[in-house]
Formats: sequence, structure tokens, C-alpha cells
Amino acid sequence: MADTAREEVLKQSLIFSSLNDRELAELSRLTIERHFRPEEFIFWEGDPADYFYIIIEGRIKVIKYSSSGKGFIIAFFGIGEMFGEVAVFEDRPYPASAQTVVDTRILGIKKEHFLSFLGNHPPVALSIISVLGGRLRDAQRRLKDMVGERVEQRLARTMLMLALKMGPTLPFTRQELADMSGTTTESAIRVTSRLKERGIIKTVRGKITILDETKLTLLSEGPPQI
Amino acid sequence: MADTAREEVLKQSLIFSSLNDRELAELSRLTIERHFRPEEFIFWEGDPADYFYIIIEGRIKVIKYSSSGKGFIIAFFGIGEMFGEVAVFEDRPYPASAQTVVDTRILGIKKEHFLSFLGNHPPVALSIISVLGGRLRDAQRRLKDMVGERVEQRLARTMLMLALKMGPTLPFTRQELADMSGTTTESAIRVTSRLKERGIIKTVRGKITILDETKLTLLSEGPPQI
DNA sequence: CGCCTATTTGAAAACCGTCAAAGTATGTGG
DNA sequence: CCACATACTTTGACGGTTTTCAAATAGGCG
Repeated sequence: MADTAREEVLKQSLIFSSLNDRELAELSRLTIERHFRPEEFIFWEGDPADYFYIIIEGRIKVIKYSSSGKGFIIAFFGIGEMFGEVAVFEDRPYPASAQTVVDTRILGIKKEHFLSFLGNHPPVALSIISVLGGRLRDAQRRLKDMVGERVEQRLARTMLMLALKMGPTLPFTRQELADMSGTTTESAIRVTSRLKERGIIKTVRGKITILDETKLTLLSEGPPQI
Repeated sequence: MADTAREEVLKQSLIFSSLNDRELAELSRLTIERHFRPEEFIFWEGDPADYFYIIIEGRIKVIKYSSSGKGFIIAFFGIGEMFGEVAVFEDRPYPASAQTVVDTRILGIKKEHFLSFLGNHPPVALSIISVLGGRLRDAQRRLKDMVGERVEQRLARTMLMLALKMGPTLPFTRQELADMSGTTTESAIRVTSRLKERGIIKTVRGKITILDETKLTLLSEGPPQI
């Protein structure tokens, strides 16, 4: 990829929007580009965290596995978003694994390079604080949502959260939805089938479309208060 | 409180350790001190987020309530720790409520003052990134722990996490432990009773002491693999 | 001592996960 | 174009865990 195109992508990324062309060029020189096929792992939980990444093209998911081998999907990220950052800023191994969903190209920046770049560009540091803050807020909301709520509500909330980020059509299988909600594929199917019968969602293989967001929101708030 | 004492507390705080005396004095002038009695609320979820806080003395808990009114304790914070920061960096209302546990004194800094201070002190911004990164990691680990694990394991993990932060004696009631683990008071009691019988923990009213951390860790990792 | 809160125990029911089996779309190779 | 493999979806039955509801006991503080 030509350097200018690379800079173009960086510029579009929320965190670097404050940089001018000269600074972007400077940053760009610190990056290396890597390409992955679908379902490939970019790094595994526990790997030493040398790089921090930005997605140029494609989509990845971040997963944590429990001791029993069951995976929990922490997040999906797309073009312009960063990942692997928690580990880099803390000098510890990656706390989760990153796996591509489709063909994906990413830019990697070595930890120490990035940290010194940050020290010299306070606005970027503030952007990162803002992104981390947002992710922390999300994680805490999900934490509350996941405990002490019924499976139906957890699934509804997951779908609504995803819809907020990527529109009403969600490109996920029931299994992925289950892994994001902390339940099993079968339970996810049973719930989505009921929602389909009630006209709240529409499903095709590998995709779910939200038809009635209002009703879904009501459902996510709790058992029908009779 | 005399200004110098106030600066002393700020200096001890992890995030401001990089500042010199002159900078600390500058920061100190931006703060206002507030005092709260036990169980008082410092702010509620949804309040406009004008201030960001640091604890001088005492202890607070951050709680989110679900629609059914059940609370989930996101975190406890003590001396030198910051809270209310997620909202401040994102220009949105507080995402959770903050309530004191005991008599507590805090320093508040107005959002805009703090943001401009941050812009002029990159090392502090980097510290904040590091703290937020750590909290994000914790939240994600808890997220994985909370779903698809048995209540016994969730409780064991909560106790171990707390012990790591505050030593083997945990000043919490079973109800608080339950609220941190996403279960009910009764279940927490049943589990802790079993642990007490087995000599893994010791309990008195409002306190739990971990006696055998090794066994508790084993328990937290899953069902005994026979 | 009496009140308030924390702790304890029991029984029944709801919820969900697990296991098993089968149906259905999608793509591949012959 | 068809047969087949693969992955996704669906359904049913059963059992275990956990919540819920109710009631009783005990510790600490004024």
C-alpha cells in the first residue's frame, strides 16, 4: 500500500483526526502492514504485547476463552478502530485473543514507538482516553446487563447494542450472538425463533434484521410487568 | 484542609506521581473538597458529569441499578483513586452512581479545568490511559467470569480479586459480595457457608477472611475435573 | 434490653444448559 | 447439473443450578 493511502486511513481514524499531514507522515513511518485471511488469529491471549493495531480493511473479533474452552466475544472492531491497546499501555501480555472475521488488513505500531509518539502529541492521548473511556463504559454496562438478567433480555440487549453500532441488520450467526451474550447456541435459537414469530426480528442464515426496535427495547428492559 | 496537605494526597495518587511541587500546587488550586457521611450518594447515574473526583479519605462504591431496582457493584475505590472519570472524558452523564461506604472526603476537579490541565501535562494523560486500560482489562475479565460460570466460581473469583487489592480480610457483607458477583444474598450465603465448613474461609458479621487462597483459586477455576 | 441488620435454612419452582437427533441452506467437486 | 460435505438452524426431553419466597435466628449498638 502506498504511504499516502496509509496516511489516508490513519487520518479517518477517530484517534488521529487531530494530526496534520506532517504528523501523519511521521506516524505512518512507524507502522507496518499485515494481511490476514478469514478466521486467522492475529494474536492469542497471553502473547507478549509488542504491537498495537489499527484496522485498514476488514473486521476482527476479540475473544476470551474460559478454562472450559468456551469462548466469550468481548467485541467486534471494524475499519479505523484500534485493538490490542489495553495490553500495550500496561506492559502486560494481551488479555484476549484477536481473530479476523473476513479478509483483513491491519497497521501495527510497536509499543515503545507509539508511547513516545503519544508523549509528543497530547491531543492524540486525549482521544485515546476518550476511546478507552467509551469502551470502559460499554464494558460496565454489559457487565450489569449480563448478570441477574434473563437470557432473553441479554440477547435483546446484545442485539440492540450491535444495531446501534452497525445498523438494524446484524451479520452474525446465532452462535456468535450466543457467544456475545454468554449463553448457548440452542438458547439463542429458541429466543430468536420466538422473536421471529412475534415479528420483532427477521432472520436468514447468518443474519438477523431488527424490525421492531421499540418492542425489542421493551423486552430488554425486563419481564412484562403485569 | 491545608493546601499543602491536599497536595500531599495528590502526590501520593498514582496518576499524579509525575508532577513536581509547582505543578501539584497548580492542580491543587483547581480542586474543591467535599465531605460525605456513610451511605451518602456523591452522584447518581444520569446526573450531568461536571466533576471528576479523587478520594482523600474513606471508601466509595460505584453501582449500576437494573430496571428491576437490583444493584450491581461495579467497583470499590479507596484513598488516592479516581472515579467519575469515564463520564468526564466523554461529555455524557455519569453512567453509574457513586455512594460512600464510610465517612469520606474527596477532591473534585471541574471537567474543563481538568481537561486543559491534561493537555498541558502529557505524563498525567499517559497515567490516566494506563489506569483506564487496567480498569478496562478488569471489566473484560469480569465479563468473561460472570457469564457461563457457576455461582460458586463467580463468588470465588470476586473474593480473590478483592483479596488481591485489599488483603485477605474483606470488609464486605454477603449481600455486597452477592451484588458484586451478580447473584442473590441467599446464594452467596449458601456458598460461603460451604467454604467455611471446608476451612477455606472464616467469617464474622460483615467480614470474610480468606484462609486457604490456594484452594479458593482451585475452586474458582472450575468444577473438580474428575 | 430492644431494635435493626446480617445471617441462616428450607422447600418449591423457574430457568437454562446439555444431549441427541434431524432438517436446511451454501458451496464444492465431479 | 447433481451429489455431497459442511455449517447453520431447529426441536424435544431431561436434569441440575439458582432464584424466589417465607420464616427464623443471631450479632451489635444505642
